[in-house]
Amino acid sequence: MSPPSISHKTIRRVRVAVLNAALGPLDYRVPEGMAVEPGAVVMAPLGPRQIMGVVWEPEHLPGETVPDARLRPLLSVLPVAPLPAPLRRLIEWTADYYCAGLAQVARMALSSSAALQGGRMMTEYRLSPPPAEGTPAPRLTPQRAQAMERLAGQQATIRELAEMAGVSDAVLRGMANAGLLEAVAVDCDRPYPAPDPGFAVPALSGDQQAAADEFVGAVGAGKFAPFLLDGVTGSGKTECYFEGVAQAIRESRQVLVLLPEIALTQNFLRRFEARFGVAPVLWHSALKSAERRRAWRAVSEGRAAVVVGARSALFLPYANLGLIVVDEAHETSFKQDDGVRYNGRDVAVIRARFEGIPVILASATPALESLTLAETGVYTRIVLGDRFGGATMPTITVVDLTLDPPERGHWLAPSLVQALRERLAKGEQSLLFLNRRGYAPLTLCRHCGYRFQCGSCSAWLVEHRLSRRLACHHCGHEQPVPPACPECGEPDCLVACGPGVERIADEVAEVLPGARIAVVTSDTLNSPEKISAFVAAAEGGEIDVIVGTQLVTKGYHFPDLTLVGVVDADLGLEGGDLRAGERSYQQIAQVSGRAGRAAKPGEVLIQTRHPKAPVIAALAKGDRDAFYAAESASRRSAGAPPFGRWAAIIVSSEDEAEAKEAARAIGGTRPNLPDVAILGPAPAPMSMLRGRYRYRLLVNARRSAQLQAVIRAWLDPLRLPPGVRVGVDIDPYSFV
DNA sequence: TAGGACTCAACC
DNA sequence: GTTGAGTCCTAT
Repeated sequence: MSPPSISHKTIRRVRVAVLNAALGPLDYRVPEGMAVEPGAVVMAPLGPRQIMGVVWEPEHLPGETVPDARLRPLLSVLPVAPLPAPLRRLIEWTADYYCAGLAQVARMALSSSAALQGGRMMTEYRLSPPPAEGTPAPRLTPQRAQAMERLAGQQATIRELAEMAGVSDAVLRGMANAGLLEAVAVDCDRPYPAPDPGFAVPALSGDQQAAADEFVGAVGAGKFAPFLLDGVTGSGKTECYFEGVAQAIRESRQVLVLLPEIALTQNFLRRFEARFGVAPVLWHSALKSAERRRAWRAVSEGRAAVVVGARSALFLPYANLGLIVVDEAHETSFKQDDGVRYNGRDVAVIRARFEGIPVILASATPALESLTLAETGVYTRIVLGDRFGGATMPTITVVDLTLDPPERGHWLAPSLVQALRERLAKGEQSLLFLNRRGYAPLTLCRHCGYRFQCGSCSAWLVEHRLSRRLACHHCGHEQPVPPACPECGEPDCLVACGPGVERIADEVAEVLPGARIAVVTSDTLNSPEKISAFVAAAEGGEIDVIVGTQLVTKGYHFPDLTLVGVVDADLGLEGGDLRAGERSYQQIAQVSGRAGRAAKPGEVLIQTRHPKAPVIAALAKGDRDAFYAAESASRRSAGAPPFGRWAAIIVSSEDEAEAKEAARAIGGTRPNLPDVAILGPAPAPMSMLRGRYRYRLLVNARRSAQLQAVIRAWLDPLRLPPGVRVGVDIDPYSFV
């Protein structure tokens, strides 16, 4: 590269993207003998402090040039592989597209601080071999005896062993000192078992085989190729893309499978293990730091063959990525709603483009954006028609609540109750879907009308009877249910208004005495163990009726489940969100897919007050194309995605007047452009959230507009009080 | 006049 | 984001 004999006075300088949101790129001198290249993770001096940063190509990161004399030398290069070029391009693209700081995005790629410190050993323990004859045996307390019994054949850290043995850390430390446990040095980065692409190759149907062949070919070609894998629930999408995964493994390239929620992974992991013989490497926000470290380093060194993760796995530093799969690609949880507000589905496609690899978006109910890209030929659309194994689609019936109303204080129509009774009598399972956690969404005082509201958010407190608490679903605030009204002091005067899943479960218990009922929400299924226990109980026929939120709309399939009841199909249409229709359609279609997946035909009852609404009508007729055509037409006329673009600007402050004034000031400097319309400012629908008052401006742009450039040119020059925060949400999903 | 509360600009 | 410098003010 550079000539070998450069004058000793030449200063090597590098541009560093420092991991500090408020700082632009900074230039440093490279000390004699230090090897750096773009992507290297470095420590640099900053005033009296040290800061972490990533060496970047100056041509990709323009900034003022500082004279040589002001440059300070880098302190060190961290012992990890440099962030690969495609990841650097992805970080730039994400920061640019979502109007976020490069530092904020780069931080997501360096999401394990432990991993950056290099390789390490840790200490695990296991039972010592029995002592030789004649050695005095150590004292054996009941706890120690219990540990000896339960830890046979186990090796883990003290903390994990304590968990397994059901004793405290102290007991085990005592055992280690007494020689009953022996220490074993273990490499933190010990390799993961390798998945075997030939472990259990499935027999595929004709459609499936054609799709699988396409994916295998695309992985082999090693070029950017986006696919929309469009197939009804039960058509075997997973089996198809697993063949693409197998091909990547054969070619020693890494695979990323994105799933919308970690709660779903249990079922997925079982299927993965059945196909490839071992579990994949997991990545999600709940990983402990040691697991996170091991996964990060394995990804970075190319040793993690298949990573299954939440959206944050998109920013890991894959050494050699060969395929990305986004399963349930329509899910709105791929959109991050705090920090960098990116959409995992869209970023996945961009990453595939930078990596030059195929990406598969799989869904039974694709987002209109994805479908439109497939129709215009940008994505290759692959349709899987029939349900696998000859199972038929469920019959769908609309229950008009205005004609067939539930009893007073109840929410299940007589026809739905009748259907539930029939299943119970036949020993089949039913599923009731209501996307509302807790017992009741609103609690008020019968005596004075007082309503329980969150002190930090403009939201009602939701009563949870299982935990006997009132909870805010926006900020996490919780309080016990008081015995008397806090306003008028009247005892026993609180009444619950409206239904949540817990209340529906009560109603089922009332109309089906003796039925075994499971409530399935993020409150009740909040750990892998509880999910496994629930799945085992449901598969074992120990549950008659499942009452659940959107958690049950996908992922699981129970062969004896033949009835699905949608308690309130109108719920999702409230709130005026621009994607409300699509989301309702997706949720109801997905939950309907739970009915009758095996030999037994399924039935779906949809309760609604608006049977003629386009969403409901399309569901009733099973006419997906009609729904998408109507949705497409209405989005086109509204200038909504994918035909136009939206952005939300949220201005917030702990001080109401300050927030209002800042929003007014921002509105006052709005750009006046022919292809951009700006609405507001107005109080945000959630006008207070976590103690901050919020105002919102909405930007609606034609596709021709340079949306991000317009927003940056508008907001960057503004000087606002320090307590005011301005958040930009490009392509927003949540409109609160 | 020492020390505290506060603002402000630089940090490479 | 943090830090140190600078400013103003008060308590002694």
